[in-house]
Amino acid sequence: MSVLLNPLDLPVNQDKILQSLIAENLVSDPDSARGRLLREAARLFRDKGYERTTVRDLAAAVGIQSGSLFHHFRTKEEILKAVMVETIRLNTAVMQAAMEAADSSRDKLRALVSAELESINGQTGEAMAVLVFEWRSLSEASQAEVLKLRDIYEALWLDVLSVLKDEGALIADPFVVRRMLTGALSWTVTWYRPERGGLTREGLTDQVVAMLGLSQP
Amino acid sequence: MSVLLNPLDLPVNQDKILQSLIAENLVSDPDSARGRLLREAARLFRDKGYERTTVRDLAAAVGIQSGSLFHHFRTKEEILKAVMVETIRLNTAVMQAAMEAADSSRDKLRALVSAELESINGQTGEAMAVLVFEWRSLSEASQAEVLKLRDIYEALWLDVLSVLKDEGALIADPFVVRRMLTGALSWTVTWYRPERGGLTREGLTDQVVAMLGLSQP
DNA sequence: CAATACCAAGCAAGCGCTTGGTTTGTAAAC
DNA sequence: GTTTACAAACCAAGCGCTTGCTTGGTATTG
Repeated sequence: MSVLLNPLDLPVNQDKILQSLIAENLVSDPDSARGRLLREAARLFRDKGYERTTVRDLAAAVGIQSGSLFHHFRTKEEILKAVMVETIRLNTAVMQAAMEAADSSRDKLRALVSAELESINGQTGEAMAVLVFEWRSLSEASQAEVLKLRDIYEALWLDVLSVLKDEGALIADPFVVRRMLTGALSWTVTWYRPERGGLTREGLTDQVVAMLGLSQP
Repeated sequence: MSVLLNPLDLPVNQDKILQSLIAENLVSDPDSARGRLLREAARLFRDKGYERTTVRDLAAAVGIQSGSLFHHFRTKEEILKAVMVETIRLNTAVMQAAMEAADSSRDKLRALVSAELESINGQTGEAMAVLVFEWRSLSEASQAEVLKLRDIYEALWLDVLSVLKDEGALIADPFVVRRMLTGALSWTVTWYRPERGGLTREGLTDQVVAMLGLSQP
């Protein structure tokens, strides 16, 4: 039963979290005009890059004229920022829930790794790729805004890694480990294709956790 | 004596390799007009991104008019390609030498990690960042060309990792490990600042090798 | 006296964004 | 249940500017 509801062994219901964030107006409903535009924007920005994607491309992707975009967003950059902000908000909430559902700090870390792999390679994958590769296309002011949200997200990781360090399970510096993990996990977006069979997301999670020498208690 | 010549414990003389590559016309002399332009281009492309860097920016960086650029390169994209191609050529040669200088496969891997960290965070760091973040700005035809060179580079890694796997020193899949390492090491460019003290490059190499469970024989 | 390196000027195309006006959805007023 | 009112969503057109690149001519170099 629980398996049917959670075929990917996700310890949390992602959809419920999404619904509550929509209700709080923190992320856009994917079925709304704004939500659809942001999804198409994420796809285009990832595929072609922010600069190479024109407002005409964006408008065509949702079937309107380019000028009509500016009734929803004041500038093109605001679209990029919205993609990033909403993605971080959603993934922070999902990871927080995934982490809180785990008991030991070892399991918490595993939940974080698994959730981040899901966010990078699942539904929000396009937006996550944008977050990694189009960071410099944001104005400095917007970068500062988004960075504040990322700090909350990163604090989740550092909390767990620091506890593991205190427990003696982790030898390396938590900051260094987190940064290595950020790179390693982000990079999966360039090569990992779960739909082609082979390595499952859980299998990949296993390899990552094992790589840190945390597989056995 | 050897310490004075190799303050960073590099097992190879990087400058000698560079000189021979220049002699073979495989990379540009950094003191030539072309070499200087490529260095400035790498810096600008990394700082502002390829699309946001105009041919006028590039020309100004070397003190000529924008039109004069096109006596050295036919298109702007050719500049980007040259940055990438020459960087891969240089780093492949450096890594090959570093690897061959090591005896055990364990030491070979350590040499590769150390050399890649050096290439990402040392002299060629700007160009390596361009290689990672501006990949999509290359036309598909150029991507294919550069990819061929990357394959040679990647083969070095996979050879060593496969031997380690056969020796039983590595549990995980060599392909997966290499890809995780690619991400983790590339990402250091966004946070690792050796000049600020703290972690040295060798110290970082230690942490990476330890993370793979290869620190002890 | 070539060949190479460069400059000054500018072209055609594409860019983000604006403008003025029309359609569409919604809900109160009659 | 039709009418009126009004805002939100959209279109068609195009403005002003920047872009990569070209052109025709001039120094510089060996």
